[in-house]
Amino acid sequence: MALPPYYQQVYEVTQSIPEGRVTTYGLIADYLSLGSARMVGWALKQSLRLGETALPAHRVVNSKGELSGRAAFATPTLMAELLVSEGVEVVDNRVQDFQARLWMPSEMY
DNA sequence: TCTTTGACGTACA
DNA sequence: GTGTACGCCAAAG
Repeated sequence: MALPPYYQQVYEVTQSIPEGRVTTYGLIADYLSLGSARMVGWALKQSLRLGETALPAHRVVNSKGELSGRAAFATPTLMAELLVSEGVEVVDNRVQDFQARLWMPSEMY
């Protein structure tokens, strides 16, 4: 069951996000030229549905630094807990110093 | 096939 | 900061 090509690329980028850093759907979408940030969200959600627990999807947030994907995890608080355990400050489902912790796909080399 | 929905983003009032 | 509108593309019904 070959997964759509962009799914795989989204997974690669997501797995390349350093611990304690975060990135956004729009950044990934733009980097992969998907043309739409929604595709990134779809791919990540599908991956969790497929059981790809090795995917650090909790490090992907929206452009405001909000944990909009928390609902897709086992519990609504799991995403925030994972980030906090990695050293990322999270208050009210929002990443503190979001801009400073932002990671860009072009950094992966 | 058409319509609705969705882990989004930008623009504007 | 809040609310509305539109664009974007894929999956589900």
